[in-house]
Amino acid sequence: MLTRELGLFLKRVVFANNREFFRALQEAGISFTQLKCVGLLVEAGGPMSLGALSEELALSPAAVSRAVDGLVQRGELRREEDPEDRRSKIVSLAAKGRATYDRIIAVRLAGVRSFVEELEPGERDALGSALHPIIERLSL
Amino acid sequence: MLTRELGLFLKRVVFANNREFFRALQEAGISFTQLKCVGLLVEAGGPMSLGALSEELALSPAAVSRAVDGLVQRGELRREEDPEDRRSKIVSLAAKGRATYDRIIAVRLAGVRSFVEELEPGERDALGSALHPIIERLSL
DNA sequence: TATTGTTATACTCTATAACTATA
DNA sequence: TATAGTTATAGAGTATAACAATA
Repeated sequence: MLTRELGLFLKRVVFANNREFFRALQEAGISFTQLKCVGLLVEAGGPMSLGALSEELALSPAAVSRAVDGLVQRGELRREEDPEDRRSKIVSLAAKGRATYDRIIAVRLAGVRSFVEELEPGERDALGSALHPIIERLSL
Repeated sequence: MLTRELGLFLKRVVFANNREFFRALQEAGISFTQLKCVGLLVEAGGPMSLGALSEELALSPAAVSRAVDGLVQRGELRREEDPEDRRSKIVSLAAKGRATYDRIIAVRLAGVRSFVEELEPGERDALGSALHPIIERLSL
């Protein structure tokens, strides 16, 4: 029962916003995979090898190599040889990449915010009270 | 504050499950766009023209035409001329399409369910109590 | 020899444009 | 002439395989 209701809720909040989100991606001139590359580096909080990116994204090394290449050319990411293993490339976030990520994620959050604003005050309070301990416990 | 927490929550519940979801799609031999076509027909509760599908999916008529063509060939959907306007094609759900949709959506719901099962009883109750009136009011 | 990443090639999905049939 | 849908063509993104450099 809760599973079903939570499923409906997720669908409503996430997918209502999809069109604007993909338009924002297009305007930024960045692909969905490229956004995920940047996002992964943001969340990791530090550099990652190309192989690690490939693993996390569940994409082929070839695809990630191409995606990263585009981002490096645009100045969103940096790519350097690992001095400890020169086969490996270390990919890291440039300031521009961080800004691009924040800008696109803001579009997603705006969708969530507009949903929250549609809630009635009592609904909002109850949702906040329910989510807060979950977020805390799972360290989200 | 609630917006941010809800955003983290959504991300956690939806994307934790993505890998299995896309594997299920691949095993079903159906593309994401094709799943959305079928899903739209399921939710509409009746047939739609190809143009209406194209509009709802925000995809070109050409892309939807190809996606539907594949689904028709596999027996997931039916496509017939509209007797009232023979330029228009009426696309409707076949039993196989409905079954395919249910099977793939079950994978998504399994992800939601496993999240719900991770919750502690008090968290689960609070979340259910918060979501229920929202679902009711928005008729989700 | 094995591993990391890149390049070559083929495939899928998409949009735009040209086209067919119907209105 | 306009509209609904299909087919032709080109572009983006991906996987597999072949390759280069390093271990």
